[in-house]
Amino acid sequence: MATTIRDVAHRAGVSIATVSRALRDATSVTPETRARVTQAAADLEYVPSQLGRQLAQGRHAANGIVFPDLSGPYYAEVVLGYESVAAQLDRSVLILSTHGRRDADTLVTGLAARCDGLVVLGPTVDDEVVHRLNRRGTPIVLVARTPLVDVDSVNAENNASGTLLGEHLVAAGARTILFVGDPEATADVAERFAAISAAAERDGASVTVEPVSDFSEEAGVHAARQALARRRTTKSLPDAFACANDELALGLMLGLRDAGLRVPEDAIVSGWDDVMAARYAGLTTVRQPMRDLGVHAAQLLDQLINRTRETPVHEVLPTELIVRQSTTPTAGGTTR
Amino acid sequence: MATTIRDVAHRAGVSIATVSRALRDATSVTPETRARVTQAAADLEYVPSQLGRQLAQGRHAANGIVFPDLSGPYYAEVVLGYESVAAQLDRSVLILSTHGRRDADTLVTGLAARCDGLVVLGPTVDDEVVHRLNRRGTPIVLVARTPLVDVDSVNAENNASGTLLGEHLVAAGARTILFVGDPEATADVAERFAAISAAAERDGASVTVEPVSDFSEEAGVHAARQALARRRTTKSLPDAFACANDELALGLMLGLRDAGLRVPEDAIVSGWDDVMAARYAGLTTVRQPMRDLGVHAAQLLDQLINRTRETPVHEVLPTELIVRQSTTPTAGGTTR
DNA sequence: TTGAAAGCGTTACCAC
DNA sequence: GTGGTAACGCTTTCAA
Repeated sequence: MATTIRDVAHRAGVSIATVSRALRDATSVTPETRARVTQAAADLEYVPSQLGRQLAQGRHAANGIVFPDLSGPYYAEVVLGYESVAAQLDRSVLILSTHGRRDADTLVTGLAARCDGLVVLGPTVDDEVVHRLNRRGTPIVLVARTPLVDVDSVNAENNASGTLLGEHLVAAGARTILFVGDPEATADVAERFAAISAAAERDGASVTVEPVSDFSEEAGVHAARQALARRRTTKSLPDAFACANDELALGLMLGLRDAGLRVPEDAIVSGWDDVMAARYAGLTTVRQPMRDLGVHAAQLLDQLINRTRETPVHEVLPTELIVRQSTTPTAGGTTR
Repeated sequence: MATTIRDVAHRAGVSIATVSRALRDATSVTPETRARVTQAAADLEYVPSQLGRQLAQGRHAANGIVFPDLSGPYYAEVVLGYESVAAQLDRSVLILSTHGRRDADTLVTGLAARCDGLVVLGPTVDDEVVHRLNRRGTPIVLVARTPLVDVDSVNAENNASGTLLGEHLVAAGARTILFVGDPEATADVAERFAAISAAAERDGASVTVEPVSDFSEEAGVHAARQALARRRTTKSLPDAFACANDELALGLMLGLRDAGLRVPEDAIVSGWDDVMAARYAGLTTVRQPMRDLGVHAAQLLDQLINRTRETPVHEVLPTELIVRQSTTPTAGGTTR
């Protein structure tokens, strides 16, 4: 703490320049002097000041990552993948959760000033902020977020799996499908909705929308109640619920069951994400490579920081339809 | 980026000292000069270099947090609570996942050099490292980890809930209980085991241990298989499984069901943590205030950093027994 | 109120 | 190979 490079230099009887070199394995130092320096450093328990080092090198050796929340399993996984790569590249990771705060823009700008580049995850800050930072030269990678032409991005595939899911729902007997989630909320949801409904309608089903924008379990429970309430007037209930994400779907199933309805006998339900709970709830869903999203983002960001690449890249990682009991009336009781 | 305090000073026609003051100190600057400086800064899109600032102030304005992993929902929640407080205190958060790496010590030491203080979460680094950092003056708070006398700590209560759980298991019909998890793995598990088994034995049940040390779903599945295999020789199966955490319990339930056994009819199962999936699996468990652990840790750490407090504090936050179907043979099918 | 200048702890360039 | 010494960008005395 209190011991600086000067103390070490003094004790080893050399200059601070030599200490600096000796300690960082710069080739140009005699074995003997290096030994003396190393010894002195050890004696004094010297730990180089990262602040001094960073200022001199003009780099933070740290990456930032901005996400809405860590509550769901979704973003946590992405962050984890991101961190693992960053650590390998010997860079620290600064996190910032915007969690609905309104001053997210300021916070992100602040974060940008503390790292060499950052990843922006999901619906956190306005495109405008991203553009401003990008224009200023801050390396940025967007993840799970509507791509911008001149900014790197990594997203999960929605179209193919959405189509598969739409077909699967109809094959499972769906005639009237309610899509739970607001397609206008994010581009991801918009794509999912478009793919699911196109496929389902092509196969003869009808699709309506419940534009829920809060993607939580509670919102799912609420959506179930609303559908049930409507049944009293309409005299009919959708026979399939395609939810924008798993938490919504899980809440919805809870709501249906509380009302005495059985899934999948009375209505089938699907989610999106394949969170851990989906497996135990037997929920049909689409698995996203969450960890890989983080890994790829970290790698792209590193190229940006090191100026290894100039032209923007837009990656789309594959997803996978996972069929479970919530859409398979005939299946046995085993969870997979 | 390229624009420094000097550029602003030049454009505003003042000295860098004045710029520095005008941009933060409300006092000691004429309204007019401040206006000029602010204007110049805005024109140039000046953003102060945090590196320069930090070096001059001798502080990082950042906190670190070390955790084993973010996969489970457990640590993610803690991190989130921690981040929320840190952000309020205007401090960045640096994360480090040790994830089984063997060079964790080095990484943590490196992290410590990049922040003003850190939180160490769970089984990540040796006590020796913690002691060394602490001795060097680095503010440290331990979370979900065996407390050390002279280091702050925040933990969740194990004793009271463990006792309640032990009593509950016996009341639910348990005679032969298998504790799944290695009590020697962490102090938390040791305490849980001690409390559960003491209460259960007091009420007339017998308790044995399956010392699993990997607390994952897979390990749970494996534990179930082992118990079933033993049944062939022993001709008997425990009638209750008390698991060290939820993931173990969830995997175990999966394993039992795959073998055609019913929970809770053929065997009752309990976990610990109350992760999201526990609710959907109907798992009886103990809820921990995960987010609060992070919140309290951040607050304690702040006191340490600001030298508001000298003597170490050891907090223990309350937990709650959550009873669900996995231990209630009579209950209906509703998940709560 | 404002400016000059001395740090803060490194790294890196340039002589020797 | 090693030492002296400018940066790096800011904050903070100390004078004026």
